[in-house]
Amino acid sequence: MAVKIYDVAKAAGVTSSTVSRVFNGYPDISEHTRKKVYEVAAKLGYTPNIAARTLSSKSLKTVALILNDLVASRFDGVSMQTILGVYNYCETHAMQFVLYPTTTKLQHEKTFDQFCMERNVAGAVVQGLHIDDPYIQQISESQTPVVMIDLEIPGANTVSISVDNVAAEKEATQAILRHGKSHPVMMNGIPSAQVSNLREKGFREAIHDAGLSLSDDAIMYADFDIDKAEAAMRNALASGREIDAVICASDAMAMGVMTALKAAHRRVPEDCEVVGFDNIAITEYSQPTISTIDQHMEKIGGMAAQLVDKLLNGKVAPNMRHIFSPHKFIQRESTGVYPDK
Amino acid sequence: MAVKIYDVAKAAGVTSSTVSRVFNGYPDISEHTRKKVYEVAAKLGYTPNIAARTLSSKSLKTVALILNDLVASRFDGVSMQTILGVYNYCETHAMQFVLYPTTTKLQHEKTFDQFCMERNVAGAVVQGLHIDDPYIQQISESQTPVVMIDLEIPGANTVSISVDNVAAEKEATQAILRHGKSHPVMMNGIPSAQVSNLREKGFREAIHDAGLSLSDDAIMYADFDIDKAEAAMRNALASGREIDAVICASDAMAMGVMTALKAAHRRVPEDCEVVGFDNIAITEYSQPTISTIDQHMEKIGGMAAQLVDKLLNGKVAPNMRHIFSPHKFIQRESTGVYPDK
DNA sequence: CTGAAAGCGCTTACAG
DNA sequence: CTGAAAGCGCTTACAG
Repeated sequence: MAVKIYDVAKAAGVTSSTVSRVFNGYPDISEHTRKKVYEVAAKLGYTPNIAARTLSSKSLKTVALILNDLVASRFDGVSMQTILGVYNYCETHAMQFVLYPTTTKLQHEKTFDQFCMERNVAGAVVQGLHIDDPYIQQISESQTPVVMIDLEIPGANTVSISVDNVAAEKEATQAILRHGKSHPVMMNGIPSAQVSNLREKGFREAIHDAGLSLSDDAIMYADFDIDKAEAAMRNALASGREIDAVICASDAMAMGVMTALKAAHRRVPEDCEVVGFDNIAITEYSQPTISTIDQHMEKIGGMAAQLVDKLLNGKVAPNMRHIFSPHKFIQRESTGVYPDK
Repeated sequence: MAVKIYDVAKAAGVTSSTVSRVFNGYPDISEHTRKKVYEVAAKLGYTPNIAARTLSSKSLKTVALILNDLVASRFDGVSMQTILGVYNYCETHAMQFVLYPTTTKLQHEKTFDQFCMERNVAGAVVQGLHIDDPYIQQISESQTPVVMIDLEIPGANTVSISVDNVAAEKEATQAILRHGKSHPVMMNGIPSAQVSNLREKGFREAIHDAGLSLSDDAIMYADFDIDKAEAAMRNALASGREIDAVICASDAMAMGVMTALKAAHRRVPEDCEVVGFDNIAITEYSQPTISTIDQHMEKIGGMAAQLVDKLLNGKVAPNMRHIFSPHKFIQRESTGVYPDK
């Protein structure tokens, strides 16, 4: 049924070796046969079989995108963006792409190296790992280069990429302080996500630099979940303590917080400002619109793929452990900024 | 580096043929050697190489999930759910999974059959195609079985799956008519998506059955886009014609419609009811919450994968052209239903 | 510039 | 119940 390299070779009057060479862009091929081969291949509709190529070749690189359950939230399209970023880089750089949606549970059934072996994975980008996932250690010890999104781990073949979470959250906090708010709290994500810790650090730094102090209950944890965030915020408000700003480690949690504020008849931003993180679509359409930090996940995906490409070619300085991708603090109505539509 | 079948065979004192047989679940293997092989394989951390398997085997099936750009909206996690549905079915049924995020443009560079050849795709599930995509004809004429999500096309090896869009939209429309609304309009999606036509049909049927008639401008098209929907709704309201309900072909458009209503100081649901489609996360959290139709995309993904499995095994009746997956009309505040939280 | 040949890591009739 | 051998569709030293 399918047309194979042999068919093309025969029709072009050459060997399969030659056809292979022109398809792999070898330089020493006569212009004449190159043209002929392409012509015949196009007419026959030939496409090289990928399984055969990966089996016989050392140079066909496949990069895997490993998405752990941490990112599979129903709430946003974030992980879809990562997929597109990585895919597009691979597509335009002659690398194979393979997606592996895993879970902490699945990680116990198959080690990272086993996964890489079975699929001939040359390098991987990994997103959504908790800091206590079994994969972490396996990745550090693995030979295969991996680029971690949002999580720094040790390992000679490992580089991580993320926005500067500390700086970003600090920037956001400073903004609300500048607006005259002096009793901010933070709604943080699950502690086993490294970004939670970094964002908390940025929050604390801004508070500290401003000469303010934080009560013990100023940091709440709501696992990046909208309902948990709402519940936590309701409790906080019910306790009667003074709160005039909430820095949230995700937009979903910011939504939950706003619901709780509304229920308590607190006006946003007049009585209490709110900032999220991620810049998911709804932040532009909620009422009020939500200030947040844009991460541009598709770009991060692309950069990550490029990094594994560089890692594969030894083009990453050995002391490079982490790359910061650009972020942007976007102010909207929830921090008192009303852009004219 | 990697451990291969030969290593296991040697360590277990058998041939690679035997190892292959136990790993493929052949029945005629002595209990003793089966155990031994598994034991050795586990100790060595052996996993069969997939490229080698797909190259040499007729029975290793790989199913591709082809996601076209139509579904890559930033607004929701819908396509992520499809991915998980298909992936999980494959994972638990010994089939290989491969994701191909394509675009109408990419479809011109590589035919459907070429894609299937190069990746040894035995069957595919396809989502997000426009009715004028080049893939449509190629799929109809292709030998490889495909399950289309949300789009019926001809073809002997083709089955489609979707919710009953006509019935669903009819049901929603009837509900708002029952609430006493008599000037409904529809905010429809891009006409090149089949679901748009079906949902419109359901809407029209409900109107017709109720003995009402529709003006020419009762159906608007906003390409599933929130901003376009808002703009279209603003225009409609500005025109001064009477509107007391808006049936939308997607939740995103429902959001846009609600924004326009709010800007015109029309209360939802008192002055105008709104219905969306998809049940994306925000519908539960917008204010008011949005009535909508739940599709359960992850389930559809799973059913679709199962269908290609059946297609592959000739277990689908030849006259079966389409499967309806269950949907559920969920009433919320935007149609006057206030569930106690 | 191009061929002949070995090899990638499996699977599967074919024998026994 | 298990081996020996051919084959899946490519790539790539090795010659020439």
